[in-house]
Amino acid sequence: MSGPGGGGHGLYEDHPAAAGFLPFDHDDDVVASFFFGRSAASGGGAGAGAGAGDDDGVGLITPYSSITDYLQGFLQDPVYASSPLGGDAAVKHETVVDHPSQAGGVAAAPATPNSSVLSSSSEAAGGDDLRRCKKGRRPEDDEEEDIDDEGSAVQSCKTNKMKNKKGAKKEREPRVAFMTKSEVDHLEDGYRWRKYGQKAVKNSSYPRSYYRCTAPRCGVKKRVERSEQDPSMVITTYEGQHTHPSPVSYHMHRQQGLMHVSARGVMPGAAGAYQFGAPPPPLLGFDEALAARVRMTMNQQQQQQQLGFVPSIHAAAARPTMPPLHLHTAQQDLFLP
DNA sequence: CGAGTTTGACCTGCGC
DNA sequence: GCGCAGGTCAAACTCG
Repeated sequence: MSGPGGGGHGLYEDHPAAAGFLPFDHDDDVVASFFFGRSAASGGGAGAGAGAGDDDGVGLITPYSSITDYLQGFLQDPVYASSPLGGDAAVKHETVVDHPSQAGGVAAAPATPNSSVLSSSSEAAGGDDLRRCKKGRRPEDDEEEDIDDEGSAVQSCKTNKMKNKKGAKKEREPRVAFMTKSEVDHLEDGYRWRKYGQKAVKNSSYPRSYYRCTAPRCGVKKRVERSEQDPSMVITTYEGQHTHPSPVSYHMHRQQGLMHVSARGVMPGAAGAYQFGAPPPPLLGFDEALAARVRMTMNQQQQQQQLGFVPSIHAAAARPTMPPLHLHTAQQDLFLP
């Protein structure tokens, strides 16, 4: 969308916090990159550096001791929580997210400083119903629906969207991306997903897969694609927030009487001992050029990593489908080299 | 038989 | 307005 040549702007750079990429661990020797540890300060510059910005923007990992911490940090860090770019910093071009609903409070939506909210596209939260609007419907199929509701369901469907489009920009679910080194594309994260599409993306020889949470009223989606630069890296982007507990973690916790554990949960795929207590963090905003951005950054990160600059997370004994039975601590998450 | 995947068509947003 | 690219739908198919 932001278009190929469109020059990228900032995904991550605009949103320091958003820079978070969490690793899922997977497979035996996972070395998940955990980058974009950009400081709030630098981020403050806000979008300042569109484009070239990322070079300096991508920093070393922040002082979080674990993914969980890292993410939670986003939520708690006043800087992020209070809409980093929102108010004044307002980066004009892209933006990012602040998403009130998570950081601040559920109903805070209105507080959203405007346009800085991510562009948008799909129906927003709870957009389960909207989604029902069938797009690809063949003409014949429309008949029934067309009739009722004095007009046509299909039509109204369209018009609804149109209105949406004209009236106010549709809001997009906050997105969070993770980069993981894995052989398999679809990483187990404790939730059940149904693939609803696959598409070849430009500038990448690998297709992007689209998944949707299978839970009844959960509209969380995720996209999975492989990095063009490093095929061994899988980029997973979550969009939305689960409205239910992770099936896996639920059981795990239950068995251990840990149900009370962290309401906020643990990030999916926290390295090493991964546990999926919480919905994939709908914490951060994420914008379009995601893939490209990720690739770029990844490259840098990898280089740095090779030089020993960036801490990576090793999921030594991680299993794709079996989260650990204990609530790991931050320290347990990280196995610094 | 139900749940999940594949795949081609269709829709939408956006840049030119 | 047109074309491109991303995103979604849903019929057909596969698998357990």
